[in-house]
Amino acid sequence: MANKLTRDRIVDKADQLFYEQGFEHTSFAQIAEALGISRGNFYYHFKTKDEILDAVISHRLVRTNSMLDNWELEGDTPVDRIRSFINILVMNRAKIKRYGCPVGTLCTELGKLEHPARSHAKELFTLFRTWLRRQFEQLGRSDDADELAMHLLAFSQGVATLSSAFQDEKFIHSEVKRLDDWLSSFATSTNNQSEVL
Amino acid sequence: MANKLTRDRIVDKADQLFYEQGFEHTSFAQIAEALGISRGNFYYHFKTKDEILDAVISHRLVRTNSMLDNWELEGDTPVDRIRSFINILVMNRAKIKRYGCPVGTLCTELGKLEHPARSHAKELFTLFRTWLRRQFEQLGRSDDADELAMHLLAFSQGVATLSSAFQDEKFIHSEVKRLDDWLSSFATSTNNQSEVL
DNA sequence: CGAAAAATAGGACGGTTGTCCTATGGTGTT
DNA sequence: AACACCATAGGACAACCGTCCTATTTTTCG
Repeated sequence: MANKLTRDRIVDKADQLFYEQGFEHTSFAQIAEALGISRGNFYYHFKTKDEILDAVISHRLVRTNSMLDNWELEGDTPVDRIRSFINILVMNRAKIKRYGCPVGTLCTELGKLEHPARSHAKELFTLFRTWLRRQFEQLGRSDDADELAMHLLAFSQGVATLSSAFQDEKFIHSEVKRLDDWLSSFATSTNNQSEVL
Repeated sequence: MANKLTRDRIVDKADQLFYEQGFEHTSFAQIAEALGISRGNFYYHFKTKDEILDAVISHRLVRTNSMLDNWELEGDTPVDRIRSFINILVMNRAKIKRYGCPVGTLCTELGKLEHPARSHAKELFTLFRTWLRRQFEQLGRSDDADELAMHLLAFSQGVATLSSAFQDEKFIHSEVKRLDDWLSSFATSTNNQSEVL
């Protein structure tokens, strides 16, 4: 079992290339060449391209899950934790500007391909959705927690898409600031201030 | 020149298939077959795939431009006109749920492919952006008209992405309602109410 | 009508794709 | 040392891709 390394390296590189170039536009040969391994070796670890995709998505799910768990341990208040989520946009702004959101663009592509792994990829969104909903619930917004979660998720997607289309990082900053202000209204007032866009 | 028809039919079908399946995943043969013409005939009208893409984008630009012009003639107030824009989401909800936003998904795909037509496709966004900005300026919001335009554009993108990922039309409706409420605040108060998300 | 031009058909090409097969190198166990 | 097994290499495969070429049909127009 000494070769767990190669398999992991394949998943990592595929993850990266699927993000940067898209799933369909990334070929077996390309991943193999980028890793310096042969396609034959590649086939030993993954029989089909869909298998790699599944592995990549599963890997992302695990990684995302642990990230969210950490935020839940670190953040003192729900508002702090939600701010961690928003901060993804700032932290990854360079990549988002070039390739958009990893989750959104993958789901969109798989949707157009009518790919079976589509629903698997959707779970990535569900992970964020559920986590955000829990934070809003802890803010005493049980009634519309899911709506707020989806709203925040949607807005993040839009910011990613547009900053990528316009090749604009500053737009990320200005919209994140807007979000931060919006979030602050949850911290001060315990229950109202919900009419905002 | 009697054959303008075939060329137009090619552009129409390519437009549709690029939207539904993505640019890369749509092949020459597929378009030809869908139209019942031969690939040879196809080649007579378009030498390369990129030529078709350019024609499709140009066609979309013309169509979008005239749509916006009409809205400017029909809508009584800037708020009415902006509402027309938001209504795209509702009108096209079935397709958006399945394939996402035509503009956003195309820009995202071309970006990942580093395709030269990327900036051409971006003009579609610019068209909406400029038009929306003008509406907000007419609302007396010259200072942040562009910011508001981008904000609205981003949010529409997010709604399209998520409704597609979750296969959820109801989400479109609820978020459009939210937007409508937000817009109403511009109609009543002439200048304030800008802190909203 | 007849010639020129436009439009269409259908196949050939080199390249790439995902997939699969077989052979070889390495590593550990008895 | 002998063997089994994991890992890797490298090539073969049919299918499809975008592109290109050459005939044939259809239309246009003097």
